[in-house]
Amino acid sequence: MADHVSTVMAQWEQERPDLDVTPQAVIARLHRLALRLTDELVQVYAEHGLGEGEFDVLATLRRQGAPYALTPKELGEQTMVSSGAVTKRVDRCLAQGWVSRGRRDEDGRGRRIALTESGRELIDAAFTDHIANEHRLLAVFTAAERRSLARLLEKWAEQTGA
Amino acid sequence: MADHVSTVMAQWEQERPDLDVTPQAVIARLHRLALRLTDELVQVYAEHGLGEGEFDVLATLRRQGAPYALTPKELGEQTMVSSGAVTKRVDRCLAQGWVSRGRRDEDGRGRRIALTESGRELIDAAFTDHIANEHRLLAVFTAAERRSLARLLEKWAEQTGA
DNA sequence: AGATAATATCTTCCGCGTCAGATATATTCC
DNA sequence: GGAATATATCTGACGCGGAAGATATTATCT
Repeated sequence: MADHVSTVMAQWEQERPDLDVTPQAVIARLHRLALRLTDELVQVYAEHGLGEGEFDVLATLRRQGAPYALTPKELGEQTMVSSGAVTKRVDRCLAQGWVSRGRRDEDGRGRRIALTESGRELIDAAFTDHIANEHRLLAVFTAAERRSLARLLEKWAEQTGA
Repeated sequence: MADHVSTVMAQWEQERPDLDVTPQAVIARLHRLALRLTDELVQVYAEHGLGEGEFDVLATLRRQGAPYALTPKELGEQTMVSSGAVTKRVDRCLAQGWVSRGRRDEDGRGRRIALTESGRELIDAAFTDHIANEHRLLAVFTAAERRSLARLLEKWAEQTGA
């Protein structure tokens, strides 16, 4: 009962006894947790000279498999950011030589964003550390708890339409 | 196995069989879910003419109980944003007449941000809708699932030091 | 083929947050 | 009491993303 969310809930219960604020036990905690986890993840990206956006771009390209290429549109869909954000993220990666931006020959409107060799090396190293970091962050849980948590989140996401 | 995260995990398994990417089942899902939930919550704030930052400020002041006042420092600690962000959020609320910014007489450095009457009315209405919205978002779950999820998140936050 | 609509990407402007430093006031130590 | 330090808040520059519109290319219809 010592954590921040519990305190907040107790305050609301006092101030707005007409409301049932129990959802906060899930929703507020999930949000605070997501923030903290992001901080932890970002630190590892930074160790490789990467921001969140760049990591996202490189990792998305990398996991497609050879030849590690996507169009900006696909990139935006997979990473859930706007087309403007894709352009800028790719610009930054481009400036570092991590990706190339080519024209798609079948369709002159389309581009083809592809990992360069140095980009591939970078993301392979960064992703290895990233996964180790995630294991560390989940170390509090037993395997059963992890499965249970994954299942609950999946169910929720499914219904919300994620 | 149709959701985005499952697909991503399968890609990684193919591309980096040396890594155990199962943590993503929890961490990536949690992040995507947090994003979606935020979208849903923000919509309700917007119906009341509030952005996330303003809602956060007003709600934090409101739940303190009468006289609904805090210093900027306390506000920043409770809402987990920088002092610069607090200043700007309060500025915006001030411009709408939702809060007042007074000098703390015991300490000339300190300020006292307090809800105005109109601010209190606004946040009471908005918060009522907000909680209804959270109930709606959690409607997928049984009471037992909610408890289970809350417990897991709490345990995690606790360990991470939230 | 030419006009119109659709699609893909980029550009511009804006909002909001962080960070580092500036300012104002308080406290401490001689 | 005065200098040095600590604390609270604000300011300004910057980074990053979103939204709307501009541009370039392709598809469709007649």
